[in-house]
Amino acid sequence: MNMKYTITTPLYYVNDKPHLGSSYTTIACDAIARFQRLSGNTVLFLTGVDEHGQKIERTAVSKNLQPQLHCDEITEKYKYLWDKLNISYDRFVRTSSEEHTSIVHQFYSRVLESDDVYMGRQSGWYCVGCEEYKDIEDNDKSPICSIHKKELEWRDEENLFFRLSKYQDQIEKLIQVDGFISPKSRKNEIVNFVSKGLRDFSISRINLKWGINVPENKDHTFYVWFDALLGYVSGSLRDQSCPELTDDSLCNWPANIHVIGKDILRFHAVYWPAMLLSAGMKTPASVFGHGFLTREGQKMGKSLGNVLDPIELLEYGGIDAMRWYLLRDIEFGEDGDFQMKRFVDIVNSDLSNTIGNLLNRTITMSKKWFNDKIPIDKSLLTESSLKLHSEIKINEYIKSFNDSNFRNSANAIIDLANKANLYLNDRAPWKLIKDITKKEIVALDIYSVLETCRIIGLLLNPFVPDLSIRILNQLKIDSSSINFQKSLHWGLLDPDNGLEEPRPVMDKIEFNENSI
RNA sequence: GUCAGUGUAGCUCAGCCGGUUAGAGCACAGCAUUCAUAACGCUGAGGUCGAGAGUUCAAGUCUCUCCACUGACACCA
Repeated sequence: MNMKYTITTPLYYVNDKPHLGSSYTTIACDAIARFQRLSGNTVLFLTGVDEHGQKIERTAVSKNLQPQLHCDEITEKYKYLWDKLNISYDRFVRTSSEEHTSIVHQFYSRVLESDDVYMGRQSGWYCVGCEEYKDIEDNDKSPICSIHKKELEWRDEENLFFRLSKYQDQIEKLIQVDGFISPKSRKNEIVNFVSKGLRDFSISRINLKWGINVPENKDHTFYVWFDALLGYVSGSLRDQSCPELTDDSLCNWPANIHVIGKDILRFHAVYWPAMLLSAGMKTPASVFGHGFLTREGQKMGKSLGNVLDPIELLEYGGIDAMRWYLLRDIEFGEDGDFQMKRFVDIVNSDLSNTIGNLLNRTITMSKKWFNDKIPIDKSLLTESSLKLHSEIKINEYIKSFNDSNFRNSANAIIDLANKANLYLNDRAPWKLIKDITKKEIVALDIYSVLETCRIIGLLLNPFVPDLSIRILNQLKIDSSSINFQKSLHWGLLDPDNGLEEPRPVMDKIEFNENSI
């Protein structure tokens, strides 16, 4: 069952500090990576930054910095945030690194060998913000980029082109493969796009210093996309100090899933596989384009001044709250709306009231009546109705997680916790315990609920690793080597193991209209 | 403009091939109450299922029109 599993975030563009959207993507990837590790797979979780391009060059100039220094600065902010969010990435790729440059050159030479590069001419209106040419109506003399609201620049330059058109048939076949593009709603868009016929695209720019030079074409540097996508390759090097692109120099190749924002789906689902085919490399197994976040119904943007800074959110609600809310309440794949009131409500209800309180009340009872040993007859364990419920919910959880359906997966945990709360209310051990002859029954009930708590603690791990550990710690369970196949069985909690003093594992967040 | 998707209680969403009084969770109100983090539990209030028309014995569920939002329509990290 031990399989390799590779997951990537996009390589974030270091034009500006990380925002909530990139945090969201990265948290989602982290949850998947953790889930896969717990499932016993060897995971390579890759993230990083894309550092080249004219936009960055200009941003650096405006800050009076060398591009490299600007990139260093922003990169640190990413690393700092991922650290704060407890992101368990294995590799952090920087496209300004030497090994990446080397990989790009080697990859390029493979593409050249396949005869997939030619010199062409490209002219048109160019948006530096987008780093791309725009289709503009002929009579427009001073067109403006609809995205950036800035004037476009007229360019007429020689570019190297990649023969994307050559891969029309192969790409059509690939994107038809069930599960290659997720969610399904986005697959049609890509299929549609490809069916209209693929055009070659440019892979180099001239007059751009801040980029990787194209061998034997001194004036050219690689277009950011060609450069950035290859970050997935350089991040997969078995030995990063030895950037050789050979058949076995990569580990865990290709990616099982590239998780990206819906805006860059095409690059990953079409251009990227074609590039790999050209270089004679394996294509990724799937690409997942998730949706975007709005805030209180409005698009987040500098002009509106409503950008939600992930650091501020983190300081306000804490890491568990932030991770839980984003994964639990926003349909992965669809656009979602961040609402502060709901953020507070969901987190308090799920994590503090339902789960936290369940653990707290049960441990209190256990310690009060049984001290550190719960006297149960293990042969009676199988009769607990909670055993059945937990098995059902574990299955739901795993199935949903495999479909990247975090919401349903999280709901399965909450359902189980609700069942346990109901079980307690139903059995009312605080009444039974008054009758000394019922003590064994009470012991079994308490044990069953504690065991359910253990399972909840485990299931929570990919979502909210910190909280998960706090729960397991109270149950005195070693959380360092959890394995779902081994740990998710009923009855593994040692009744003689003892319990820590009950202490709320999740404090409530106070809602405050103007908190952030 | 063309194509696609979405529009169900205050919020987030379920509602399969059309069929009795439209569901869940959260939020809200009342009751009850300590084993527990004013938590858990019980009860309740809340919707002309975007609008209009049509097909049908019967439509949230099918058809058409319209409205709103979202996305794609080639180089938007």
